[in-house]
Amino acid sequence: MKRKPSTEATGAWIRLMRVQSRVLAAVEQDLKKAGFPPLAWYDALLELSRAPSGELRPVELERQMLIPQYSTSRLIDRLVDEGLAVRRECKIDKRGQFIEITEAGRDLQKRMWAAYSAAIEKHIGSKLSDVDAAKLCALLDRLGCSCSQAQQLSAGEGASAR
Amino acid sequence: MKRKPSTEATGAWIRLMRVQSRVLAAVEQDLKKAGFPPLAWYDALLELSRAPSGELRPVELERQMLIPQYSTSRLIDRLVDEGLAVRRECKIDKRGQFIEITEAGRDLQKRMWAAYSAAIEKHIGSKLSDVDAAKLCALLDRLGCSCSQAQQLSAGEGASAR
DNA sequence: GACTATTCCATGCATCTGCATTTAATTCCG
DNA sequence: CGGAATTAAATGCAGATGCATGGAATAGTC
Repeated sequence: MKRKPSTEATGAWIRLMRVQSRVLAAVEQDLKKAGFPPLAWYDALLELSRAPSGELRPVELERQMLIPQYSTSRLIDRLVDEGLAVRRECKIDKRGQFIEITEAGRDLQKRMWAAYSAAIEKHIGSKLSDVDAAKLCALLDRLGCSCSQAQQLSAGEGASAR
Repeated sequence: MKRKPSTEATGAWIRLMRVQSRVLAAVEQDLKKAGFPPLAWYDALLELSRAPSGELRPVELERQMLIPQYSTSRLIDRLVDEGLAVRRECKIDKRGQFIEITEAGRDLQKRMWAAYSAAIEKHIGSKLSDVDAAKLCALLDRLGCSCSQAQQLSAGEGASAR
């Protein structure tokens, strides 16, 4: 129960931390330089745009994005402030609400995807063959336990987690 | 130059973000529950303890840990406040200083490694064979470009990046 | 030597985050 | 029904972070 990790396991840990940090920073940097907001905004807009009628309960969003409740609440504040989403009251449960993406929100999501996908290609795609990327996915899935849920790609997307 | 990433590359991106986030949170959580400070403290203490005479320039620390300058500065503040390190003036360059780890610092580093290594084993080692962990390392190295520098393990360690 | 550029580190300020708590509405259950 | 427990969302506050700037010392240039 208290076995020490092997050199390989420790190495994997270090690299997982370092590489993620580097790649994330690089991608965020690219987005920022293109004048876009943080990735978290993209993720939220994507989830909203994928939802049946372009709206979700904050709780749903929270579950999709794996971020704490208060974080979701404040992210929504910002999206609403920028006119990317609107709050709608929820008639069936007056505690709650619906968050609906606006046209401006959909538009931003699409424009961000152009820069975002280019960044992914630049920092991941160009460095790994598809076969190796798939191997990497498989190995990571063994650690993640459950990030493999859905997350299929249809028109243009990508998600993060933070 | 503007090619879209493959499904595999996008999948790898998503998993890299999600899995890292989960695993990091889990490990930090374990450390926290054991009553220890954040991982960044460990990393700094480790770097200091490894240094020839237990002291480093803030700039060195910054380079080792891959964190911004102001962040290093404040991390040092905290270590000093807690008596884990002391600032020493640098006679050869009066702009600078040396940060020296104290006995309390060395002690904390060692105690943290016990919990830290157990967490690595729990969240990585136990989920991946050594062979697979090595494969994961190799794939991640292709993305990271340069985290493979040194980082050998001698007595007990591990590093992160944030 | 005088002047400029660069390096090292700290810090003010605005924003962001985590944590705990609050308010309000809903559900559970005897 | 009526009160306890649960759930949805917001928020006050302390601490952390990013960014830009400041001051001090050194290095480079002519």
